[in-house]
Amino acid sequence: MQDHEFSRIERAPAYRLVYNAIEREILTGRLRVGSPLPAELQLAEQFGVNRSTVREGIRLLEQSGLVERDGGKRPRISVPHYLDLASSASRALILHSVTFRELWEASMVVEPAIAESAAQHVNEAGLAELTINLEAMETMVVRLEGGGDPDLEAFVQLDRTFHEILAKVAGNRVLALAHEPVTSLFIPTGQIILPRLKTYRRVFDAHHHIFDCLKAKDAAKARSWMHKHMDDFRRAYELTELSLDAPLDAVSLGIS
Amino acid sequence: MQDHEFSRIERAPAYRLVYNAIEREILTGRLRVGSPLPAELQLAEQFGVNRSTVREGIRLLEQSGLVERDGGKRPRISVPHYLDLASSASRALILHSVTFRELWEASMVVEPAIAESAAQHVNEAGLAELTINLEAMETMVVRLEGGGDPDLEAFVQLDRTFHEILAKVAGNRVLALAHEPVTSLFIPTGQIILPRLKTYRRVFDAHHHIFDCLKAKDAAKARSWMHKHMDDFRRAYELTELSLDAPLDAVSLGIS
DNA sequence: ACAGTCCGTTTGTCCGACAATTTTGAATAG
DNA sequence: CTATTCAAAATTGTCGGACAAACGGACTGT
Repeated sequence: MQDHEFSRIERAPAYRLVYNAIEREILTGRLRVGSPLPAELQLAEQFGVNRSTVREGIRLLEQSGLVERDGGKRPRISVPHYLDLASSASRALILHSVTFRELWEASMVVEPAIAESAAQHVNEAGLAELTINLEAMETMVVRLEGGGDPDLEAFVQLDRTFHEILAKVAGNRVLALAHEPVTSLFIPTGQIILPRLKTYRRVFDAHHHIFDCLKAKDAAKARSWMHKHMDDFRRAYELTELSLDAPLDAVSLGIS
Repeated sequence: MQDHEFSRIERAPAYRLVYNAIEREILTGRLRVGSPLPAELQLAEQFGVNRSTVREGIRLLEQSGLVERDGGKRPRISVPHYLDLASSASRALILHSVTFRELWEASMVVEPAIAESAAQHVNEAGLAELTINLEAMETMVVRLEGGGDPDLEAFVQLDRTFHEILAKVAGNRVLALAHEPVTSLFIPTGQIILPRLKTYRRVFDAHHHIFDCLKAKDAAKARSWMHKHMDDFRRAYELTELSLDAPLDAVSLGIS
């Protein structure tokens, strides 16, 4: 019989208050990025808490990327890198049993947009990076077609790198963020597909077509080739008779 | 003249080793999600370090979402929520001076896809949620057109909620992840646009059209209305004479 | 200008302690 | 036997102090 709803009482531990306070100082610019954090004892004195408590607060800052420690030196204030956070999010997606279908749908949306933007913004340096990547992959494909032993992990790594270079070239950090789960989760499904269907050259060809579009600055064509390339993943996955809606297994992706 | 490359020497502090060890136990399933973390003293004994050191390691786990504390109770092992990590990433984007153009380009890609998927998967409960949201917004628009005092924050919040409901209804967690910066950064630019151009009803109308498409399960139309809706943001932003390529300012977005 | 040395500061780690709260387990009532 | 109650044990959050190792900076001698 309660006739009044009390707002939930929150008794945050002191170390979290320390975290909040310092986070605020950083976000509002009173503590400048790049400068060293004040000494622990000084902070303890200012906050009126013990040094151990301050240290626990600093650990929170450290894990959230707002503070970087470099050896035994004074920790420095830094800006968290969004791609690090994105890869944590990808790991979380795996733990939440994300499905192949979800990843595929997202890749069909994000990657073509990245290819399009990359075609518009690509420069010599980007093309050079892509060339190196393509040559490495071609070497590997030729070796495999000669009956070589497949090094799946290395192949998938080259595949990922190709798409990462594209995302970098596209020059859109929000799209790069959206694209992170695609490289770290979707493309590694190749580890399941490739050995069963031997589609190595098909992947290489797709990359090469996209590369040509970039060189020709043909954004529309780049988009459409990438679209086809992503859809190939689904078709191949279906041929393996795995369910699109079954949760992906971290182990079989070689993600630990 | 160095003929041998030494691998970089890494001297991680003990608390980080503790973090790594426990993280591993969780990811490999030896520590089950939902169960309480072993007592600090027990961990300290097992790892052969002091309890303070263990505690610092636990703070790292806490911030990365692998451990959840609930009051003074035993911290429990949990799965990090990807949306929390995404909102950290959004904050990082702001600190990295992300531009309106980047957010807009991403929104033009992600939001129409979400609308399309939402139209395919929407159910009664989702429509009900959207109805409540729309009614609240209509009330506010009518009040504003009657000369009422604009509560920008509340309006933007309703706008965000509409898009968040859509993302939830779409049922794709990877797209939801990609869409997070759109709600937490892009839509709040309305705080800049709305008071200058008074486009309240225009926003409401767009939402209503999208809602109708969902009710009719017309995915293609939902996509196209959302596309138009997002592009409206750019057109409005350009009319304010702000540069699309200038970094967004956290303060003016009401993000602290 | 440069290398080496000394010294105060700071971080990383350990030890011990205690209040507040939670968990456990045993005693008790129904 | 089950449910409740209650005291004891365990656990977390915080404090205080201590010390080795590494760092930073000033000083010195060349």
